[in-house]
Amino acid sequence: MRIYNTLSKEIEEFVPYEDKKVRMYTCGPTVYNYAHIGNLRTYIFEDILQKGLEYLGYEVIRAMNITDVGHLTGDSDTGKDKMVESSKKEGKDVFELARFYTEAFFNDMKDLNIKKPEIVEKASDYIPTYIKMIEKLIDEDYAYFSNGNVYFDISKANDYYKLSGKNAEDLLVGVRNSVEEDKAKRNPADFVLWFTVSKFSNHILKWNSPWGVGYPGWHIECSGISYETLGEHLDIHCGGVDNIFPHHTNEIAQSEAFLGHKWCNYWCHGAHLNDKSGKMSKSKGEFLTLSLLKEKGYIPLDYRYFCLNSHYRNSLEFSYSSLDIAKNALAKLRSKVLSLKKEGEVSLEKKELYVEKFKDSFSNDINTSMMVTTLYDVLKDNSLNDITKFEIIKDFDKVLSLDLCVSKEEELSTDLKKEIEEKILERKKAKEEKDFLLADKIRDGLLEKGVKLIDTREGTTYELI
RNA sequence: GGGGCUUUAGCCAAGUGGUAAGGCGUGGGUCUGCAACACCCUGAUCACCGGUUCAAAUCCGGUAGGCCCCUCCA
Repeated sequence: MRIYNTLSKEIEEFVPYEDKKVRMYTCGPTVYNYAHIGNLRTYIFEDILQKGLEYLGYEVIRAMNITDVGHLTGDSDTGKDKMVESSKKEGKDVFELARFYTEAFFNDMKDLNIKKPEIVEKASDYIPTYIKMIEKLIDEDYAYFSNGNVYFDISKANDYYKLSGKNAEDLLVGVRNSVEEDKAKRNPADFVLWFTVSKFSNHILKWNSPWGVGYPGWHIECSGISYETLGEHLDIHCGGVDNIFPHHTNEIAQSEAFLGHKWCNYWCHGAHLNDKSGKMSKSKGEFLTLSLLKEKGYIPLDYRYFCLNSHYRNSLEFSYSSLDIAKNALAKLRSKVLSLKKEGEVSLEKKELYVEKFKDSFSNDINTSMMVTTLYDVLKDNSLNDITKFEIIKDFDKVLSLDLCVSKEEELSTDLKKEIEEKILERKKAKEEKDFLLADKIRDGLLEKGVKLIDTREGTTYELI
């Protein structure tokens, strides 16, 4: 397995700390609104990564945080806590709001066939952990208390800029001028571990701490949750590219300072989904959610397929016409797979050949596009019988998770099945009597109910749409 | 100002030095009462200019376009 590591900027051979066991941490959502489909692209990538590793024989434990506290908002650094702001607007209790959007998030995950991480933890449940970590960081002089807040001193960190490839001078020149300078900091780039004083008055979510009543800084939650749930050594940490700096940079600094040794070996970042004008965001343009796509007649897996056709490290431009292509292709693919006849013997030898190719594609920095192509190769291979093809594809679908082998027809009630079959017989008779008007009427009638008839040489079958 | 990514057929997109995967669409054909489905056939000198090499979409340099990050962001 080879994968691109942001830390080294190279594709590296993946070797976990513990043979065949992978500890993976993926930054989760801030639950103050629905996730947009750009957010979801990253989770799809992480899902493929997890399942692919499992397909290769690794045992993967994946942890994810739910950020229900502490994020700051506003383009000009003058906003309020997003959760609080959003709850005021919607007149809900903060935690109720978090619960609501957390549920919405996991519904999206489920719709997209994304496996729920083994460990899911709320940021607000780990306050004692953050406090414990911060105390140690202060004790060891990595952090300092100043003017009411606790800051991390980046000059004490070992190679602070190694993940982001930046350097202090460049950052200083170009920082956004809208960011207010915090006089309490030793270095301009120091970041806050614990707030008791901030620009944000009326902050509802506060906890007691040795430094006074306040709330944790933005970055400590992932370090804390990862440490408590996965231990001192992490194999893979994922997120969107925008997290490289400062979020992941700061996580590395504080975690390694706290642990006293190297923490995570592989940092993997998913590129963004863009629209025509560039980056997609919650605050700009059409707010594209999965439910919106559903309303427009797409199924969530259309979007998953759309994502799988590109590479996770390349930005992908979203458009409805591209999604239409994906939708069409997936429907065709599924109906091809479902029409395979499940009779005879599976040729294990030939299966192994394609499984190897599939694994190679995954192992080559998660080349999902090639994985899908391998699937088409299987379908086209005339030397394979149907059952072998079906079994191979079923196997691939453990990773791709496109429900390729799930027949909607099988879920139909027997009554409905009988009804459809009767209609088909009726239509057959009509056709034989050259009563095409009646035949078409039956066909259209069924179509309105979502049943599409398919005439083949062997007779008429149907498909649910 | 600094850092990084990207440019392959109508569209999406793979390609990890040896003469361009795949998907969708288009056009033509087979099948069909018609239609849909299915099946067969159908397309590119890889932004541009130089260089390295027996050989470059692939490596190096430059030009042009697009995008992202630089303390809200997946």
